[in-house]
Amino acid sequence: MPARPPRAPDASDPPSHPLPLGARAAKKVEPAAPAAPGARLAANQLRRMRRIVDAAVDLAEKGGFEAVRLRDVADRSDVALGTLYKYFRSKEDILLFALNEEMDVLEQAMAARPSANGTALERAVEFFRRATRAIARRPQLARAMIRAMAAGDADTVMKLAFLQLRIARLVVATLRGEAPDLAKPLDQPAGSATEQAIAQVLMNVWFSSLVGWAAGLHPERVVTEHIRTGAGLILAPPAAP
Amino acid sequence: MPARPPRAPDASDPPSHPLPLGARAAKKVEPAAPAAPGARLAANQLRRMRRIVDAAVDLAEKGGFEAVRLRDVADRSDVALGTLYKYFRSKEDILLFALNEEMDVLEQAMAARPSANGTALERAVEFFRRATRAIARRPQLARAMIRAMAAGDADTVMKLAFLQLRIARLVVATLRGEAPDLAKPLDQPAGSATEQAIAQVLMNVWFSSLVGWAAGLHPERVVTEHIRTGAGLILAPPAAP
DNA sequence: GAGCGGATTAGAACATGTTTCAATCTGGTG
DNA sequence: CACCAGATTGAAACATGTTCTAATCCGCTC
Repeated sequence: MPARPPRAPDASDPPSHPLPLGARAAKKVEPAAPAAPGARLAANQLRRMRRIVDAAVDLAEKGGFEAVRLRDVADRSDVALGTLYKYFRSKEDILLFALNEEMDVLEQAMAARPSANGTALERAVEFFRRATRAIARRPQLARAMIRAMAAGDADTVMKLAFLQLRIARLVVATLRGEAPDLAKPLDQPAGSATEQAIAQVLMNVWFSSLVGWAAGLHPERVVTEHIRTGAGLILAPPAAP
Repeated sequence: MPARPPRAPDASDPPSHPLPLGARAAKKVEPAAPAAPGARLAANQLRRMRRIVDAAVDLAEKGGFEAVRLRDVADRSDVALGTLYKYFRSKEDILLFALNEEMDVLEQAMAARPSANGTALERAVEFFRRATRAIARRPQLARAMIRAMAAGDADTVMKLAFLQLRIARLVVATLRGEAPDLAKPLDQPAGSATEQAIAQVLMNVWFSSLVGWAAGLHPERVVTEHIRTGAGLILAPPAAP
């Protein structure tokens, strides 16, 4: 990644994206009040941003990380390269933004239809199986997103930390067979210490295995197997009859 | 990573590095027979390669992945850029080669002084604690290597698979309190299915947590804690008195 | 409608990974 | 020693992420 010597931060730097863009499929943004004063970005700016993200995702779906050439993204979204960099700090930033949007979808799905059947073990395995399925449906996109996680700059880090907390919340809820409380602040995690530890380990196993899958080391099925193995070791005491 | 459209493989492509280079600190390569016929590379070629790797590691120690500018590496190792690419396929390739050398060191240490004290749980935690310590001693280098793992091309993949198998061998040996059998081929892993599963899970937890550490999400101590948590959940049945 | 300030654009410029090429060097052979 | 094949060099060229700049546009206020 060619990078000049780091630059002093500037008031006009791209934001850290606290802003949701509305579902990707949504063709129209609700008109609402035309340019509310508190709104951080005007409606046409939101539309621009959405075009950028959509173009990047399209390209990533086809050819993975490398296929997302920012000049192409800019062309496809009818935006100048400079503008693109006004919205996003880097290529990775765009892909992580899209990943966050996927997370929104998953959270909504879990809140709407929490898994409540079977044992905690079964629920956990099923949760990760579904999540893996959703990811593996667009392998190139997933690879691109996973690769974007490896950037390692300070900005990426905070986004990953958030993602991790969001997933942990879902896993803990799944272990308990409850719906996740999406309103509760992330820095005040739910669940007992043990539940959090279990969630942590399962997430770690999942992430590692996903990385292996993304690299081509093993097929999707193995990811689920790893989770089953890990969850079995943790949640099914060997002395159980 | 700027990459032209993929090129057809060529007989003069860089090797997949089955060759060990001798310890990094070794200032001299044993003269031995001057240019043995079977040797894949002449002695001065080995020296060139070593200079390249050393230069890359030096730079990575100071400034991480981005500080390894290949023009600098070429300059410092008194080698033309083109020659560098004759030995290594990419920047990542150099760093992964260095990582493999680190693995050699770890393997030798474990073979020479296997941990045999305490319970399997204690041994496993201690193993990962030491490995984490060794890695965290040079944070920038570690970050660079971890980032190099994310490249995702087919070549990287096989190297990562090998690394994984080598670490798994050490973990299984540690669980058993034995010395690892470095002679045994990697595709014929030691240990029972359960032992392999445990090793797998612990490695996954370790890797994930290392990535988090490398990204700056948490300090070294937390890596060890994650391992302790995971190993505790797996190896210390909750019903134990 | 005129003017202003910020957003946008087109395009150049820069940094760095990667490739290519002609010239030169090197080590071994006759 | 003369010579050849392959390795190496030095330098240029290319691709793509990222930054910069001058000109233009847009939406708002007066």
